[in-house]
Amino acid sequence: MDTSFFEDVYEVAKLVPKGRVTSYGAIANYLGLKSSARMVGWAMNGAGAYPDVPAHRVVNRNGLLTGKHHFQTPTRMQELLEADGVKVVKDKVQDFNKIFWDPATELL
DNA sequence: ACACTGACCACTG
DNA sequence: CCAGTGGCCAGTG
Repeated sequence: MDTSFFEDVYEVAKLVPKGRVTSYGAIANYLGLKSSARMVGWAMNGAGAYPDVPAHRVVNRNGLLTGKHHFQTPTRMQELLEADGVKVVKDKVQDFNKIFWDPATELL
């Protein structure tokens, strides 16, 4: 599928280092689709078909696991994050400000 | 072809 | 501080 926009999102998601997380808006901003954060999230909806795409490392700008409900199981996302060394409490990433990984900033 | 929806974000009141 | 609204792109009925 020539889903250029989708693949860009997947590539950025794959570039997220272990133990780090990014936000939909950050990816959208990096791709120049600043206001299309919704599309990023929606694009991740198809990420399930891509095992290399760590959708669990992508959360909303609040560090909240908004997309956890789209995983195989609602707890899958948190488990994956904790497996990466990311603390998650109440569906929210702890120290989000510290482990936040912005492609537009880190991935110059 | 039209309208609605979606794992969001930022602004305004 | 909380609530409401607009905007963005793509897919589906």
